[in-house]
Amino acid sequence: MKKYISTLKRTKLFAGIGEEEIASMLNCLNASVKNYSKKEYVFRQGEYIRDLLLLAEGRLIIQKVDYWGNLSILNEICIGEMFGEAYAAPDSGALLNDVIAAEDSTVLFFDIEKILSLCPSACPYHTRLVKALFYTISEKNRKLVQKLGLMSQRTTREKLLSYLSDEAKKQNSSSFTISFNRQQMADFLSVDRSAMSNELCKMRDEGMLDFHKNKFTLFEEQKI
Amino acid sequence: MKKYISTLKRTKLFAGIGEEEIASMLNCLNASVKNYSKKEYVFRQGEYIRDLLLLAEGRLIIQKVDYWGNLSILNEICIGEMFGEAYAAPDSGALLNDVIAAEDSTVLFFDIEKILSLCPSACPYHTRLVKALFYTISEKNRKLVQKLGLMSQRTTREKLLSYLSDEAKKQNSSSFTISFNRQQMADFLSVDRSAMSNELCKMRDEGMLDFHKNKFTLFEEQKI
DNA sequence: AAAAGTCGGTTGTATTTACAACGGAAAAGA
DNA sequence: TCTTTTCCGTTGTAAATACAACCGACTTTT
Repeated sequence: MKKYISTLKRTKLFAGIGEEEIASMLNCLNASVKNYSKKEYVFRQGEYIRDLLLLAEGRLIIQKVDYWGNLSILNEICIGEMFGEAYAAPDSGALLNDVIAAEDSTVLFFDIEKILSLCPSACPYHTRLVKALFYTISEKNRKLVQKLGLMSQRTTREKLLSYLSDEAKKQNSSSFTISFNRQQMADFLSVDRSAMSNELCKMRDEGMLDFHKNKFTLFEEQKI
Repeated sequence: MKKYISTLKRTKLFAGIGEEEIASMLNCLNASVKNYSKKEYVFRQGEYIRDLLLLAEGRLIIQKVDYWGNLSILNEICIGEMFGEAYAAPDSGALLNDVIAAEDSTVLFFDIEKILSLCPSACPYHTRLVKALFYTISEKNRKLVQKLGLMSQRTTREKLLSYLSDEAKKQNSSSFTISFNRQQMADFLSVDRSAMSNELCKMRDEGMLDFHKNKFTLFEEQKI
């Protein structure tokens, strides 16, 4: 367990907490460890999760298999990332997805009840942990909401307008750079790359925007 | 402030807590109240939220206006619902959407720092509140993830397969009823109703499933 | 410097979807 | 019972998208 403390120090959950404090918290929080071989199931759909989980080593894949056997990859979990927190509530139903080790992996299990219950005398860093937990979930939430806003747009053009508007707001300028290349952008918006490229050029030809590589500039719409 | 205690009692956040305790907690949590007239902005995009908000009276609309002025309704907030929690983290950016009062409304503001900081001696129900907060966000998170899983499917058929599979898993049976009518289902999946209806019938004709009104039955795929 | 690989724009076609409109069945209301 | 409304399946057409393939510019590798 101690060998993972340096990894924990670099996670969002334990950021800014010293190694000795982490060691005492691990104790206080009833943490346990489990190892998984490559391709082994960490959780299967239908199971229940009652812990907060943290990936200490390896890489995990979250995948969904529908009733007819079609598989789709939903997410990838990398070292230091927390997961399962959304299912830790007592009334959350069974897991709808599978979690599989993409490489040999190590998962830390934390008792969510212990984290949320307060032990002010024993752990001075407990409050900090609770806040970090809250902020981490909040951030996930914001990203989900933003992406959902994009995905509910039906056409490629609407998705682009929405995404570019969001970026302009975030960077507080009608001129901004994005971190995606075209393929990543298309994946993020769940559209075809060439169709997206096509649509971007159309919008440029219509005078709505301009771009060079990853730098975009939005123009006021020209009313006729 | 006291007049809202009976409303608070019925919210998820304060469920199971007595009126006297709620009164003392309101004090301890630095709660404040603000009234909004119909059509008034509660928050505008670009502003920062640093509180946890709870709608005590009225109804709110969350809407998005893109750079070119196109408006879309993202969500509706009803009495007793919490909102803004995802933006309460210190490093969360500016709000990307507008929040507008659809009717004359009353909003309660809670200091998120006070909620997450521990005062075990003063408020015995504090732990309960922290847990309720966590579970509420978790639930939102689960719903967002599920919906995002649906929305990332590209075709109407894929969305239907995904949605129906999820329902079968949730209800733990290949035969189940759904609460949506066709129009609501189409709205939920962000597809055209008639196109969806069409696709459902095709799938039925192909022997993948059967349905009568809101009762669906999924069949094993027939391999040719 | 040549070769290989990456990235982004373009094009054509087959497929899929949106949209509008219609009609029948069932439910709700008078 | 008759009328009105709602719900849902169907159809045809126009529009949008996916997909595959190609090309040129640029980068990286050897």
